[in-house]
Amino acid sequence: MDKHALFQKFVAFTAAVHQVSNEMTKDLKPDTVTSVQYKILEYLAVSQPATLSDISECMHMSMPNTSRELRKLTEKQFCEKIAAADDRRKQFIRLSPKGEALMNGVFAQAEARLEERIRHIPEEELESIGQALDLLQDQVFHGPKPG
Amino acid sequence: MDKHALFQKFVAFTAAVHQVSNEMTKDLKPDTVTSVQYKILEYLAVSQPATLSDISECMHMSMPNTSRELRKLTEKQFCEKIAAADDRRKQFIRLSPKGEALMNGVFAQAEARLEERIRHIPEEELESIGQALDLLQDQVFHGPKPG
DNA sequence: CTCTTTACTTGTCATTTGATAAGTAAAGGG
DNA sequence: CCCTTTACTTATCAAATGACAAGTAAAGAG
Repeated sequence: MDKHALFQKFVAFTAAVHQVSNEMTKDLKPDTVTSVQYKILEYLAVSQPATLSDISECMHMSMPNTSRELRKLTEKQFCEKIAAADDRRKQFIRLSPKGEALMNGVFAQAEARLEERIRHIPEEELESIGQALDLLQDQVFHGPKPG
Repeated sequence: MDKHALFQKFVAFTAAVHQVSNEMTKDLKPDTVTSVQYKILEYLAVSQPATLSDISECMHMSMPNTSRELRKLTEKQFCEKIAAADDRRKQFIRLSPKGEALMNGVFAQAEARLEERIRHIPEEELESIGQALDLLQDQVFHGPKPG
């Protein structure tokens, strides 16, 4: 396999993933939060609890701006700050019950859309898809240095 | 394969893809264009020529805003507007030589980063990865109704 | 006990982005 | 020819976002 050809595939693929995931989560963001705030909620839904620094780093935003958005989310009662036991400078952030409820609704709708999208696919093909997802995530789309 | 489990994988996977592709294109955006403008250039690099309406629809932005950003990109000489032969209301947009050069540079760097990322993977595994990309793109991450 | 570093906050400002109202010009239908 | 629709433009405004300067409080090093 030519590495340049693989790169081309990679570009087309990531473009398609962005396209489809945008399509699937379209209109699911409640009007009560901004885009950036919603992205933070999505991140928390998958990676909570997280510190402010975690969020700042993963979302590539400055600490001051992260702090501000987190304050707004906390004011809106979508997440909670919990003082870390070991280090009183740190705060763990997690979704509040209201935030959990919100994101559960979002995920439920996204799941319905995914089911719609794969409705026509036979069982054995779904098996292959699951394996392909695992393979790519392990080999290519992993965080910094898995092993 | 349980469809709910597949959804979970799907969520984790798309999160990872976003994460990695953000990482790989980080700092590649030149300071001369804004984020939105850069996204348009990325889109054009893959899908040119495109009309203003195409861009507006795919990027989920309003026509007035799309028009404004395209004007700025054109003023900065990164793309060109070409009147459509058949319909004088339409305009085809494509990257200018300067825009092409810019995006070639970006892609070259991204490619280098991908190669770094897959350097340790043996040839036969790369084959499987290519197949997995094809499978997922055909079956799951395709545009509206492929066949 | 200082000094430095880390984690986070507060405040401020410019820029970007999104939304909307109103307009032009060509295409298409009847 | 008139009317409607399509494709795009211009202008304006508010909100969101990003960047930076300065500050607090706790942790850690010497």
